Amino acid sequence: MATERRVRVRFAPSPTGPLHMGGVRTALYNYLFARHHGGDFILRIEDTDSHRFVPGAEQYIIESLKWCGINVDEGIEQGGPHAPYRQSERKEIYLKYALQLVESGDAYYAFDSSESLNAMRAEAEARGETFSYNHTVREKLETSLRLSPQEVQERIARGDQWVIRFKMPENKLVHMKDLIRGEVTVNSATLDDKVLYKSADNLPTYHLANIVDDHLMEITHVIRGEEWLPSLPLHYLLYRAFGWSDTQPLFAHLPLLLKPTGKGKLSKRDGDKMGFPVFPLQWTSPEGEVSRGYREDGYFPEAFINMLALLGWNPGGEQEIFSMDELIKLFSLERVGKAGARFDPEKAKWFNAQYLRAKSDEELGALLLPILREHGVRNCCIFLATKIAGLMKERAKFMSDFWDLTSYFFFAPEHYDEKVAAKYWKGENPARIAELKEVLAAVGDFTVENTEKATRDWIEANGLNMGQIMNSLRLALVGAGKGPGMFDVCELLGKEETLARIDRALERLGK
RNA sequence: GCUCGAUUCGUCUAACGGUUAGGACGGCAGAUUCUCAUUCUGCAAAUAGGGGUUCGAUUCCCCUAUCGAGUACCA
Repeated sequence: MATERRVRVRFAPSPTGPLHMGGVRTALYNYLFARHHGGDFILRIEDTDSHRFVPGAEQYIIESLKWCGINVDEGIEQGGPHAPYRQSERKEIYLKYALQLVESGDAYYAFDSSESLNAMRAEAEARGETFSYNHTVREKLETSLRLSPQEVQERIARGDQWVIRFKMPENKLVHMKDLIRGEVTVNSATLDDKVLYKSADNLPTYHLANIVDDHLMEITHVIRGEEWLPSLPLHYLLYRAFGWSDTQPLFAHLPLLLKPTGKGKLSKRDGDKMGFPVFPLQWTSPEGEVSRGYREDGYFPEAFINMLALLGWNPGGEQEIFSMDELIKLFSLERVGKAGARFDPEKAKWFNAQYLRAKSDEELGALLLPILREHGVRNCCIFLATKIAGLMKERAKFMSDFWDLTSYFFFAPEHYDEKVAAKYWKGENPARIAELKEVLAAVGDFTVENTEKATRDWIEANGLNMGQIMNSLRLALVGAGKGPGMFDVCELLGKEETLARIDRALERLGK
């Protein structure tokens, strides 16, 4: 196998629906591997199943990769030396190769109807067996192995439906190498004669299209999900049958992403059931069903990618936050795990919080401003939004958390938390707050420093309880027992508003 | 059922024959603060089981168990 070739990998999804996070991770690992080795990342659309084609899925895949920052070098949008990159547009390529295998005796025509195949399956099942289209049955069925060449030609000319099947060796050990799992050996006796080409729609199946295109596109490394491992022997045998073994790509099968709780791999339905997104972007099915996306849920793409990268791979140290450039520098297939990785939505949120607080106040302010506008805040400038974002960013995991966290800066409380009121709006407190109002009214420049000094001096001079006073004030200004330091709140509200809110609280809660 | 793969705290993982088995998420407790959150400190928490190999196994081999995938004219 040639190892000196320029590294070329491909992400080859089927447009049968939105890409889910497992698919994004596969794309990411391919991308990181390509960039790490200075190679090419190719996006190839494998739309050879005309029945499962879903409109919009292809565009969704492209947009998802863009949002994630996974840049395609060759693909349906960017073109490239091996265009087209959509298999349905490469139709005419595949038959030639299928016929080449019939010619060489590695494949054959089969004329079975789907009804008769289903019948055979049902029959086997009734006997408690699994039907396998293999060497024990192929000679008995209507195939070119039994029919004369003339008969085969006649049937084809007559318009009978046919397929081309791979002629699996009866009993042969296939030794394979996986970059993640090591050596794997399978006896071909346990394999069946897979369909390579179907005349019904003049399209190849995955197995043929995949091998032919990987060869033609000079792919050097195939990095794909573990669900493909069982068909690896078939793929090895196909390369051998074509005589391409010496340029055959190296394979790496990635462990699967498992659902957070319960059994099995993460599936597209789990998100809505378990309350987290499984898709990078929101997806609306042709039937109008909407599934949530990480983007719409408020995740930063860098956080999403960081989280995904560490689900099944890690560089060894104790660092957990990595930029795309760092991931590229560090990535290697040797450090990809072998066991399935259970996805933990809580940790995903934590990653987002890390990225949120790492952003500058200015950046967050710019993101916050439109959110405030959406909630009807008209009198906020970028300067104020930046200040608020800086003050509150340690408390938010998502940008969408900010409104709940900051709304009281813009609207005076409509109601006051009863529990807090019971605890702090009692006894002398209201009267003290009325006094404090006068103290604050006397403060000139309403800065944190000034209001704090004035308040503390007054509390001290009168021997008051700091906790009682500050919490009463908090209730009056915020309406609840939460939020940043009270002097920060005062400064942000400004003198006028602060005093007005105290009056308002005295009025509503009683003096 | 058969084939292949996998198995370290609840979860993601580190330790590629010698560590008190480390970190992170989550959980719990405490400290700090005018509240909440943050932050800080601490605690609980794992090598699936059984055989080997070895002076020594999380690490290598075998068996069992469990989990996962595949078993389509789907990818």
